[in-house]
Amino acid sequence: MTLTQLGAFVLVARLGSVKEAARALNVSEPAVSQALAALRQHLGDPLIVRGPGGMTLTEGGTRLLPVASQMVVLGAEAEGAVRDARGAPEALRVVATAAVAEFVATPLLDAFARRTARAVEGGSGVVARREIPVLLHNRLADVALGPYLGNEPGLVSEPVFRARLVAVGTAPVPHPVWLVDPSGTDPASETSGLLRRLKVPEDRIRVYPNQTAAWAAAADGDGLAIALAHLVAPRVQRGELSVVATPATPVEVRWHVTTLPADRRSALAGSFARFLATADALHVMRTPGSGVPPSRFRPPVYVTLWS
Amino acid sequence: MTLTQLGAFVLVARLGSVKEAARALNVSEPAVSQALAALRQHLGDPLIVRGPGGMTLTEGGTRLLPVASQMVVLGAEAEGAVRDARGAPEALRVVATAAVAEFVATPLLDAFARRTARAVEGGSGVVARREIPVLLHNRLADVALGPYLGNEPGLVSEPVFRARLVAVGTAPVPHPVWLVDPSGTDPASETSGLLRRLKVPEDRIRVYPNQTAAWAAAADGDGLAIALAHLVAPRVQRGELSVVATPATPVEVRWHVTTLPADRRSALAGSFARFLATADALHVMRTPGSGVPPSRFRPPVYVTLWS
DNA sequence: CAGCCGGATAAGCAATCCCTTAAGGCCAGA
DNA sequence: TCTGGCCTTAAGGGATTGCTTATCCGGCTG
Repeated sequence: MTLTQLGAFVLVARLGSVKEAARALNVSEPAVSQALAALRQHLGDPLIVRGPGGMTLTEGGTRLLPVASQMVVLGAEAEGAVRDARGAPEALRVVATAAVAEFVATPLLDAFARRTARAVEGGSGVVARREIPVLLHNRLADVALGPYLGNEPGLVSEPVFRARLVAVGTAPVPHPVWLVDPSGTDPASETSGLLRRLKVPEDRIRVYPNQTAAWAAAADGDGLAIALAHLVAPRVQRGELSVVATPATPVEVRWHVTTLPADRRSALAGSFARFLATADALHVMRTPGSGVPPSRFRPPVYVTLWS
Repeated sequence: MTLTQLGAFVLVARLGSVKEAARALNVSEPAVSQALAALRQHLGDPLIVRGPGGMTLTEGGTRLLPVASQMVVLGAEAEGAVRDARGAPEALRVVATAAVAEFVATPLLDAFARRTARAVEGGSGVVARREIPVLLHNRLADVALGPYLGNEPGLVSEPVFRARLVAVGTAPVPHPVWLVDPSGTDPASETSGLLRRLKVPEDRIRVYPNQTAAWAAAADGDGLAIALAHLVAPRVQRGELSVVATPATPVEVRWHVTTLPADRRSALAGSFARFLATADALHVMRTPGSGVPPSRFRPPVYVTLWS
């Protein structure tokens, strides 16, 4: 399986014709046909067959196309990435679990970029707990913010923040519906651990796209939301929500910063990890997230790829 | 540049040693060393050099590693994807612009999956306007929800919903700070078009991770937020926010569904596009987003890759 | 300084890639 | 049934890949 072969396949699929693909690639028609034949044999699937109005993808071809397409794009990107390395700002890729990403990741990166005079290309990502080690090891990310991961081989975790998880709602009820953010779908998250301890059945859980939305629903009386106490505090003070005691809350959670060991991580990653121990960083994490200027904003990137 | 070469590079980088990489790959040491040499020459960068405590990446190597790593993973995935094509549920990959993704994408997919008895593997993604055509063409996505794209060659757009964009806040002020969701950073979005029409300077814009958070900040009196009228209506009724008239609002926006032309899109994509025209779908889009059961929830995936 | 460890290089070789030209096969429309 | 369009197969050749063994080299250690 070769990048050339994949490129030929992608082009045939997109143009619907071997002939056009050959012309686009500036090669002879059999060249494309053969590349295709090689792929077909290697994968044991016709991938794309003659059909009315051009070549049409088989089921296998349909599955292959996005993957192949991506590989071709990345191949081109690889060439560029290395050439652009000179003079480009250092990049720092941060992944975080949902709550961290929602509230503090962007302000933290903003504060860090402001502090280190150098230009820092920062990005933040949202991932499930179990994806973090593989992302760090594959260097798809430089720094992870979230649970303790120091027991993973080849990773080091430092605590950076303590917070309290509470349940909030308008009134206590016997068997409430629980309104949670996406981390409720990550079995390794604090949120779902909490729901397990409370023995909440699946049909009494509603997942919202973010904690803020879940709080809003809770304020409407739809059920109980799980919230980080210091972040939800303003709404509690205004009386929109009140903290509801449960057998499992309040519970303390600790956020950690995880990287590869100091001798294997980038200088920038180390510097960011140290920054997180400063009073500045602590202040950012304590203060409920506020907006950042457009030029600073990087959308959190769910790194999970299409499967 | 070969997948084998990239694989060797990734392994050397991860293991910090040519020798160990060779052992892991079950080949001789020069085999790895040569693969590396070929890559180095092809890309014109040492990529990885001897350093204290193992091989250390150059700046170029640092850039290459995540890309290469990804390619290797996708290479393995490609083999699997084709073989698994038999019997796997059909996949439907939806991308949407920020507002659609935040409020209606997940419930829509939920409703669609419920309606088509078949199992549908759905995912939703958030992307900038200009990324949508390339994602559809490369079949990295099957369906796009967002602005009209029918003037793009090879794409067809159908209108599916009309909504009104309004400004909300606690009180009108002469030069307010604008609190917007991430689409404020997408120059092709309705939101930033609106800010341009109002001639809002960059330093009076604050970007929040989602519309809900921006509304919350607006309710705190931090400024004006941009909102979809029908979604923010409950808060306006409760008096938390009020609609503020501006020279550019209210303004009507139209959501469209965009796919490849009917003869080039998957059957499932066509079926989803038709579903969006039904009363069920309309109802979902009219109703402010509510949570979904955990088993149905798919986090919105920002498709933007680390660059 | 000698020896060793780990990476780079050299030389050789089979397999593969990737292109060409030429010819064969399938299908639709005249 | 013939013909033209389009994909595929066949055959051949140059370049590259990817592996081997053997050798070289640079830095660290005793």
